[in-house]
Amino acid sequence: MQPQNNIRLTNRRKVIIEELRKLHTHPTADELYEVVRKRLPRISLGTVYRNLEFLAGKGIIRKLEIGGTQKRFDGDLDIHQHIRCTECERIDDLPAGTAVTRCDREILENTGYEIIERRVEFIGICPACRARRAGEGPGHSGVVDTH
Amino acid sequence: MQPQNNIRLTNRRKVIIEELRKLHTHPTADELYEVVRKRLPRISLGTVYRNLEFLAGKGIIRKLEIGGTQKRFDGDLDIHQHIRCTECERIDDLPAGTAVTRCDREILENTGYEIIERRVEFIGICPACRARRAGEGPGHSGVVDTH
DNA sequence: ATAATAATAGTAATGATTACTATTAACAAA
DNA sequence: TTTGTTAATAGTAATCATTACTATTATTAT
Ligand SMILES: [Mn+2]
Ligand SMILES: [Mn+2]
Ligand SMILES: [Zn+2]
Ligand SMILES: [Zn+2]
Repeated sequence: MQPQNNIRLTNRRKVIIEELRKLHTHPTADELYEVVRKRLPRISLGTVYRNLEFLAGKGIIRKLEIGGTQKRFDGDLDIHQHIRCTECERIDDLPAGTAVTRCDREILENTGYEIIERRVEFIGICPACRARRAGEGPGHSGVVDTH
Repeated sequence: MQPQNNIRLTNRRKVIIEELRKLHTHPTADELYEVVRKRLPRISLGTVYRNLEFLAGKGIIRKLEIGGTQKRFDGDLDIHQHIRCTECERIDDLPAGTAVTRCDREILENTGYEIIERRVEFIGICPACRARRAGEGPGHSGVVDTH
């Protein structure tokens, strides 16, 4: 979060990070916008979107791309899992160290959540793309435009 | 998939199910639309969307609400996990019985995927909603309009 | 065959997100 | 401290996936 490398430490950016870190609710962009607006009444929703995406790309915050129609964001960089209520859509943190298997009872006792479903997703690079990458050879900047 | 209970066995519906089950690519609605269109050139995209949602609600197919901008669908009802390539967005099945932990090497050997990230999501009902549900008492139809 | 109504096609609307552009402001250098 | 460069922003338009609407069609029970 230093200046240099053309990253400017704007007041917008500082407030967005601060308010996201204060919240433990994994807000959507528009939810965080409503909070930030209390300190910066002239900020635009687009600025919140742009900065959340920017900061997630820099690894300063996390973007949760879980199911549902809206993206959610998390100021907590520690590795941890989430639990979502199927009724009200709220997302809570799971206590660290919770095992994936045989943990429904443990989760119920720790959080009060009744487990309905578990979802495990692995994210990686498929054989075809690995081959294509290898063929491209070295000399490969870190910044890639995927569009 | 019987008639009765007001579910009509239309040709649209039959073809959508058949083509989804033939594919192992976890298609989006528009991808399946392009496939189904070869057999039913007059079908509309809305019909594909409506039926995919309808059939998922009936448990006849699965809706994958994983990250990404588009929903994906799966004709395979067996419990299994998925792996998504961060480069080309394709989604493949993981072999059944793969353990969640200590499995990166195993997945690499079985599928050729290089694991970058694992994501575990638990879905359940939070304490507040459980309480609210209990308060509503019995006499509760299965059909609930959440809007 | 007929009546009741579920399903459809075509289109409009919605909602989240992204793109565009003139203006503003951060900051490195003087 | 002032200045020049240009990243960031506000306001708005556009995009994209999905859902809603409605007149018409087609399925099923009788
Ligand atoms: Mn979290
Ligand atoms: Mn599958
Ligand atoms: Zn809840
Ligand atoms: Zn790939």
